[in-house]
Amino acid sequence: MRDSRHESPNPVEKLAPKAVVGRVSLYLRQLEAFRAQGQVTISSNQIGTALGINDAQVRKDLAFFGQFGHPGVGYRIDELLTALRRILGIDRDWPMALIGLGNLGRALLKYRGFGDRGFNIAALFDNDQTKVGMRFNDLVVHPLDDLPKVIADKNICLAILTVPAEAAQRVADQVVACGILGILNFAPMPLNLPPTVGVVAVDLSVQLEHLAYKVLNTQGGISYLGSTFRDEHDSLE
Amino acid sequence: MRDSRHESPNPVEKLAPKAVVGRVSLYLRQLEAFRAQGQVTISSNQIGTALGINDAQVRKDLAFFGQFGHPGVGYRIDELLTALRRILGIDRDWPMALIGLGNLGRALLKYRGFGDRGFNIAALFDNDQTKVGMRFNDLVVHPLDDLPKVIADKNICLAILTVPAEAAQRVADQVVACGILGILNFAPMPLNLPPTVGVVAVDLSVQLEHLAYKVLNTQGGISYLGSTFRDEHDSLE
DNA sequence: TAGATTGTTAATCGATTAACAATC
DNA sequence: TAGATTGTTAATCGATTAACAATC
Repeated sequence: MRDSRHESPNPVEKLAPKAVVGRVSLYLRQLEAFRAQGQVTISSNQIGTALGINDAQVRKDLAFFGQFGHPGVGYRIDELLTALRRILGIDRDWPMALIGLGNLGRALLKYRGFGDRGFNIAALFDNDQTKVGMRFNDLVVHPLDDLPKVIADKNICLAILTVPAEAAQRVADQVVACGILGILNFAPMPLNLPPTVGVVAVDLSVQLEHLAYKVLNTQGGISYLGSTFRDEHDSLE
Repeated sequence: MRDSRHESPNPVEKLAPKAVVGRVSLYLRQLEAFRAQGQVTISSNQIGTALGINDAQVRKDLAFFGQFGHPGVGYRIDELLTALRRILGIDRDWPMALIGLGNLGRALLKYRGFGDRGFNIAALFDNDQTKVGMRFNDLVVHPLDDLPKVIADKNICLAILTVPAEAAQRVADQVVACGILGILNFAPMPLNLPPTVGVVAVDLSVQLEHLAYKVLNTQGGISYLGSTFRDEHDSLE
């Protein structure tokens, strides 16, 4: 009974913490930069220094996924690049569906930055009748009813959601029903989906709120901005 | 000597951890949703349940900034909304400069979603001669040389950076020299700036890489995607 | 009053850093 | 070999959760 379970080729012991994966993306970029300068090997200390990260952290993050280094030598850049690309899954193409052709959606469509890493938008969807049939970047806008057919035809497994907040959950349910495995959600609305679907949320106003908070609470800038702060009514203690 | 130090109106004991501020933004949205449904008070448990967060965490996060609740009653929604808006700094207007009118920049310009929370783009900059002088949304594109003048005139203290990676550090230095206090950085490039300047980075390809990683390492979806994974050369235990 | 819910302290859990034997 | 640097264990630090007296 027990060996009916299908062995995954690289043993997925457990999912790396979010923070680790984020740093691995940074290591990847930093390695590309070092390679562009002609460097061949690199130490955890060099990577860490360049990114403001502790060298033990760099080694531990990498060790999470396997043994990539050479004691006394460091990491061979080409080797590590290949390994990290494979770990992150960007050693392949990822055709994506872009759903919602409002301003943000159209911008993401034109944005270069994705394609570099194998992510490319392969199909467009919108429910707005005035948009269906329009062409952007050689791609025609489909109605959402076409999701099942187009997703299957183009072998799409990721979706970018740039629809209004009210529509987000409904559209997400639709794409999941078509077998989509991951969603990059730009709608300011948390999605409730089965755990088998990967979701990454990008909420731009949350980011701006964080920035405003930082600016107001960082020494130096507060003084001349603090003017509105006076009419506290209830500051007991 | 010692009382020459200027007392800040709300005592900034220490900066809240990033995670706390992020959750406060979520609480804010959730409170707005509950209020729209006509609710007047709310418990930490209700907030937490709606967002998938432990109730003790909700109380602790809020308690970080002061006492907003009423034992036995919960939180009065209007009161808490006002307090949270003030804490996050969105109880005011934030005129912003948008620098870089490539695709992403132009999209952010048209994107609604910012203005709701007091963030509004008040000036445009680009160094591309073909763009300088163009108009978008009633705003004319200035060359970067105009930064000092325009920023002072319009009382701008935040900048959105949507310039190419190569230009990011240089442009960031320029805006900081003009007295900008916070930067929302979309360039895939960590900025090296004085600690008095608030920086929030939004790297879209980092997000996509994380999504790809999740999709590949989540039970269920891997099987038919894992085909490229075979030629490992060095998997020694 | 009894029931509900806060703010906060103590206990747990997880993530970061320091230290070092093993290795090239 | 001596010096450098890894992978990993142990120590530290911080963040999350449980528990509960204080309060309405």
